[in-house]
Amino acid sequence: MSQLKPAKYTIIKQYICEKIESGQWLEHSKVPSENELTEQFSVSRMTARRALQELTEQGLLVRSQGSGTFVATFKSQSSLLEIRNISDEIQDRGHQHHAEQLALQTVEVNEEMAILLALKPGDKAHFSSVLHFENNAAIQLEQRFVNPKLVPDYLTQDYTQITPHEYLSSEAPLTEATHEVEAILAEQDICHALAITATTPCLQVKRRTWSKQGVVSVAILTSPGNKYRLGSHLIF
Amino acid sequence: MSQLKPAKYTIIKQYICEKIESGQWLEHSKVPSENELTEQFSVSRMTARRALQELTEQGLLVRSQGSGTFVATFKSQSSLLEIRNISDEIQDRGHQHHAEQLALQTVEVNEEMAILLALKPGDKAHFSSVLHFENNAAIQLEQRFVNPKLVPDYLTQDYTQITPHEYLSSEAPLTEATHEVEAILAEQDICHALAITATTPCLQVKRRTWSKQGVVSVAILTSPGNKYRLGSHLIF
DNA sequence: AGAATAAACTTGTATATACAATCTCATTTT
DNA sequence: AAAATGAGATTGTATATACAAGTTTATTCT
Repeated sequence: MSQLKPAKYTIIKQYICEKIESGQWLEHSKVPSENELTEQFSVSRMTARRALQELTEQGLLVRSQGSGTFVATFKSQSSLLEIRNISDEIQDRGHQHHAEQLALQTVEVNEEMAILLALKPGDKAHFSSVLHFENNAAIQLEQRFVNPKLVPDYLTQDYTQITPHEYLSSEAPLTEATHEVEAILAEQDICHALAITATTPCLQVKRRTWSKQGVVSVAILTSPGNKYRLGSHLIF
Repeated sequence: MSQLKPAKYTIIKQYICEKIESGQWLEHSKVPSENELTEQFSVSRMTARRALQELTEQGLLVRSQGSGTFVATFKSQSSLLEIRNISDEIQDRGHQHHAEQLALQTVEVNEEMAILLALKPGDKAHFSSVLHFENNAAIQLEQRFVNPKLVPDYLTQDYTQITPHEYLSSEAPLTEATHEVEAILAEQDICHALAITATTPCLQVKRRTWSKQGVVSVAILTSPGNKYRLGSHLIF
């Protein structure tokens, strides 16, 4: 049935995908708003919204409340990561063996801590797209790193070479720890980060490699008592 | 704001997650329907639906039209894959090197074809969770492999050891090719498969390792003209 | 008893509406 | 000129409703 009479929101999704794939809608360009799609396809706003919403969840689009919906970069759409070698600082911490251990162990956080792990071109890692949390502490991070304030940055600015990873330990509350991470990102002219769609214990991570060099960074803001299974996501 | 006054659907999601994590709602058990949650939380059906929907997309729940919503298995919730060696038949096709090539190339399908790739314990592979399609031909498969008919099977039966992968080539229409895949699954007592949430060119794959041995199988039903980038998803 | 039918339940799609929250941009005030 | 205000646009959340599609269960008929 769905083949003979596809759902309306599917038609809208296909329309948008064709526009993007054909190159008519370039990266970072604004796509029609919910109201515009509503008129264009003669559907309700909720139907148009569903199309945009699902494409956003799939990484093709980026939405920002108040601003609009934009075409994501191809990097963020692709799941093929071309990272080959571990960053220097990780290697310094005990060569590849230590890095493997770091990646495969379950990280149990007992104090409020901000972890920023950035991989630069040449790093060898593979990211799975699911993060497991024992609560939803990462929501804070998502709101910070996919902050609307950042949208005009990664939509307009050029991307810079990322620096080696950083480990931050802070006693400050979540917000301050987040600011600390953001400060380092700003200090290093890093205007991209992972968007962590976080709502429940089982979280999905949307990769956002807003970088021309294929740089990927993972930023996780933790809180006491949380457990993170980084091991299932970072495979060196 | 969302911290001080969380969204209603978030509250419902947290409620369900707590039930599952605390063990009160076991695997395969039925969760409250949309109408029941509507009454219980005094919200509209769409709000309750959104909670169930998002948890389903995150892999915690499985929904079946007409039947209900069920708790997914822990295996399907976990992203930690314990697969170590490539299956025999893949190795026969040219050892690891060929397997790498098979995994990393872009598969362009020119005829209707059903591909069933099953990996058994000891196989070494890592699955990314995003599949790229050039249209939404895989929707058919999703509906077949997450067919309600299969729900009572993987909810009740024991899981069997999976066999090596199979490649099927068929001129039959989509439905017949699907039946062909299903027949082989049944013949080998395979009652688990990947659930492919397929709607648009950029698809997300929910892993459903309904197997005690950590077996993972990937089943893709293709149609002429489609292109699949398996390479970004299977890394040996 | 078995088969066909019908009713009830559950999820899927779609519309219409309302208000909140956020951002943009023009206007006004200082 | 700079800051504050306000209107408009856009996305986020929520409700109410309707019908479609698939499943389950009970009922009725043979």
